[in-house]
Amino acid sequence: MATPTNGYSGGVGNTANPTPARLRALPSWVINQAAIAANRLTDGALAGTGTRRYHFAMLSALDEFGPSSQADLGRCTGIDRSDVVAAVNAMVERGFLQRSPDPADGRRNIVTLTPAGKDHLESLSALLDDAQNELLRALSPVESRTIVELLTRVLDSR
Amino acid sequence: MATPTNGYSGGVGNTANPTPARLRALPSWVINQAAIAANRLTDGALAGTGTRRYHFAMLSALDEFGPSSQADLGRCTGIDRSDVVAAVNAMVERGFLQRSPDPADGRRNIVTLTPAGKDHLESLSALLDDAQNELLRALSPVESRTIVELLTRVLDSR
DNA sequence: CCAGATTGTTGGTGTAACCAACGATACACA
DNA sequence: TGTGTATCGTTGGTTACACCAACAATCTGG
Repeated sequence: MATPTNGYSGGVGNTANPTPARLRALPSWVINQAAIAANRLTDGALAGTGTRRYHFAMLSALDEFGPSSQADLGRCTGIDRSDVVAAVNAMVERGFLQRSPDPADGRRNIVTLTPAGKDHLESLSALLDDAQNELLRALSPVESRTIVELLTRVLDSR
Repeated sequence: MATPTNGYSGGVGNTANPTPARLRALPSWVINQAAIAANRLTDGALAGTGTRRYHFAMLSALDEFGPSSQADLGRCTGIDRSDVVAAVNAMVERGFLQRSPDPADGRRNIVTLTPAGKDHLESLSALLDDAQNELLRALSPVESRTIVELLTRVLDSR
């Protein structure tokens, strides 16, 4: 393939389809691509359950910390208050959560995990565990723990 | 705050606002949260340049591999063909790219990086480098390289 | 020559992440 | 006691990213 006057010599198409070195070396790009893969896998695992990632995060929080206000729920999961509203609505409707006004504070609702919600959480956990194994299949157990630890440090630094 | 009959004892609100252990131990969640932080930082760095992450990825590819078709561009950056169209449009309009039909293949366009585009790429790179340092400020250089290497292995495994 | 693949393009989807604003309520403190 | 500040739930938005389906035009393998 001779190089014509316009200088075109095949570009990216010459070989397979490598990722530009600039991107491969850019932590934010690598992290984001990994997140895309991770979300694809988890969304796939949750598909058919009628539950999304937001829901799982909130179920986890309620299971661990007990009944909480919507604002606290949002803070500990990193979900915006306004998005918590919709998520709680959906899960109340399915009988996984109960929402009641806080008698001690007229501004708050108290959101509680129902037994059905707890059961649902456990079944989701199993599905997600499989997805994690698939996601990290190229890493050893030690490496998997390392990656979580390093990323956790990154998160804690802000 | 006495525990009333409904069993409410403060939930998440009791202490600061910890993240549920279930989420902290879930690689896909940690990776996603890190990506949210990473994207926030990079979007902040790119704010005011009129350029988005998609654009930077394509500029990087063209700089490294030379003139390429839109399809190849999409494949090596992980961007959908249809999204490449819009991104190329925007950057042609700003004079950073040139789009011309491939004389050797009537289906293809050849997208070329202009000198102005190259300059733009370099200035973006500097901005993004700062964002990386900010993102990974809690990690040592070795740890930063480790995290990129491990995540790269994850990406290459699919 | 024909079947099948590929390309650019249009037009669409969903949704995660976010922001502003509101009325209602709580709280600090003068 | 009142008054300003802050917080709560909620509504109603916005944005961009990641997708998908379909199309006509074009190329390629057999």
